Amino acid sequence: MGESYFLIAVNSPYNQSMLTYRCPMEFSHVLKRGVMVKIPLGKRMIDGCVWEKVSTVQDSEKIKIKDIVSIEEEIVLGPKECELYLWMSNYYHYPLGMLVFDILPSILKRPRKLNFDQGVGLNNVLEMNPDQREIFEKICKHGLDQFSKWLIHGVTGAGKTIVYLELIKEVLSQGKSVLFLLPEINLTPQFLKTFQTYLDVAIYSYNSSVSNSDKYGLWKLLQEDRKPKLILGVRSSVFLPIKNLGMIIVDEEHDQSFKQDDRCTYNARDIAIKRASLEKIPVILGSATPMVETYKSFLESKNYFALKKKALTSKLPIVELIDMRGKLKVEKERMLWPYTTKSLDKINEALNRNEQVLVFINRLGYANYLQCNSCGHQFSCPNCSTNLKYFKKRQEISCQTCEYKESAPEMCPECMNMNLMPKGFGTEKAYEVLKQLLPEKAIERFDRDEIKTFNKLENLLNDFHQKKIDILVGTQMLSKGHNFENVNLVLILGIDSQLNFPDFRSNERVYQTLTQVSGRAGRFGKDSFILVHTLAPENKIFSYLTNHSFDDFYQDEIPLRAICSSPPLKKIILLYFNSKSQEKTILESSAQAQSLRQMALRHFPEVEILGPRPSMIEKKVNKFTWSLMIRSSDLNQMHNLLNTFLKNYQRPHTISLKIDVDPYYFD
DNA sequence: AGCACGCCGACT
DNA sequence: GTCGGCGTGCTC
Repeated sequence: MGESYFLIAVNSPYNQSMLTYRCPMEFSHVLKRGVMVKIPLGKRMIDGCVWEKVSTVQDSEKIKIKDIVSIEEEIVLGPKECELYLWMSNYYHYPLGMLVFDILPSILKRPRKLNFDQGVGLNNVLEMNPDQREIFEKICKHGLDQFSKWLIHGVTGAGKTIVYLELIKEVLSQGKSVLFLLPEINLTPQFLKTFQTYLDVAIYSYNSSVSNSDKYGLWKLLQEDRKPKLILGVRSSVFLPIKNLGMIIVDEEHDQSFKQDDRCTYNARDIAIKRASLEKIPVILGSATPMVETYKSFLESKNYFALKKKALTSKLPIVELIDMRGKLKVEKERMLWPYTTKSLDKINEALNRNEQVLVFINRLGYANYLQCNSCGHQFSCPNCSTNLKYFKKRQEISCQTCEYKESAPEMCPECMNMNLMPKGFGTEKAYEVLKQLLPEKAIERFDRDEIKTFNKLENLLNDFHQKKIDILVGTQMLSKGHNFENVNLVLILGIDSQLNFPDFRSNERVYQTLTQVSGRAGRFGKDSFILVHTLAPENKIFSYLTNHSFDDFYQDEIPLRAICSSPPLKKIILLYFNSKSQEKTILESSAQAQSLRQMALRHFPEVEILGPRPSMIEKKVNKFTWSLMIRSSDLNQMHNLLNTFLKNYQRPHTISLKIDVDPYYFD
């Protein structure tokens, strides 16, 4: 019997994370793909995942090959998981070993007893309306034991949740488990409550507030326990090794939180679809504002449902634009800015009706930056190419990209002038002005600056539900998925700055934000109003909102995407080069752009290489980033080009390279 | 990604 | 003198 060798996916980027090790006799019968091992690398011991037996090893290589030291029996990857990880590694051009160990929880010696929530919904039933029933029946009829993908496109309040609930019940009744993905931990309490009320199974949550011990505990439990259960989790839970998985539901499919933007740049929605196809089960996507890519592909596949009618007899909100042109000076003099006479009147009317109000402004802080009124000096970060943001309460100016902060200056360091102007506004300013105008009202801020713990979030939401708070002033955090019963007025401020964002998705993002924020109002039958402050009321984006027409938006957007060769008509991969030296970054990215262009010209004619160009924030924490864009309608050519390139590319040690496949932002 | 080695400037 | 910053090279 000869010696046997295995290719191991290791937790190190060295050699694309694939290294060969010798298998000692005593392990030879247990080693197969997915088995976790400990191996020596250099002077330390690292984790590895057995990948495949290698048939021949050249004698010259044999001398440096080391032995596998031990087998970690607690966690084993199954064949489907391995297949998923291999696909991901290829698609996202990320080393397989690094990927596997990024995803796995750290293996602990003694995990504590695992917590879960028990559903108590034996006798609670929600009736589906005919539209909801039609969706439910169509999906079931198609067969729950084969791969299928569906998009439920439903305005907020149309009752997607009821369809989800019935589908979950159906899958559970067949003895299988359901994975329910949501974009943010913030939405967990709300869904948990609903699921507990209407289901009678164990519900396991998986998010950043779950301890490492519990994550590991859940991983182990799922490997062994086949009882039907519901997993309610964020992005990373798409990898949980649920043994008897029967369905995956991705709610708020369009949400950018599903996209990981460091390490392996996967999108959990796409992984969910891939996983469902491997497991041969249905995957359901839901959104009020589907991503253009998703919408297009589902319209074509016909597995698309529009849930138009609002449930609970609630009506669509009335959208009103407030033209801010020429108002800035006037309202500032009246001490109303960033509000207007009109918006303030509307707020007062709503409060007088004993209703609550939301003010949405997608920026933190008091002012975007400070500027000297006499010499024009701006306060910028010494480590980044950014301006420092002004926080009045903390009396600080601080960088939003790095840790840098200093106490708020009283005079200009250039010309010693005492007149420093705060420019632009965020939640802190919007809150302060409102507090001054309505001193007797209970007003709270709702943003990541103010709400730092999960507890605080729950408390604030509870207070709001119990009407202890009249007005919430907040960011995105406010816009995502919450159901507020007593809100019939939403004021949207400062949306203009997002209209001019320089990438192909800016229209889509603004449309999604406006629609999502609007969805917070009028969910329970009364007339509701959305007020939008803007300097560009003629912009078409607002007409989609006032007409409540996603289709108009889509029909106008698709030709624009075609003109600028953007998704969904073409696919994009971004390469980010990053180093301490600006010169080296530019030279390296230019050189590699050249090399990629030549390769494309010779062998991959359908692929375009654009750039290099500096990042939006070129300098971050004293490091410079430039990027290249790879663009094509031919997915194979694009990946083959990148594979060929990466195989030959000798990256200098001082330069790091990040690859973003299907980017959400052009950073 | 670690980790070690080795070169340089700064400080007891 | 020697401590420690960081650039460079190596790992099946």
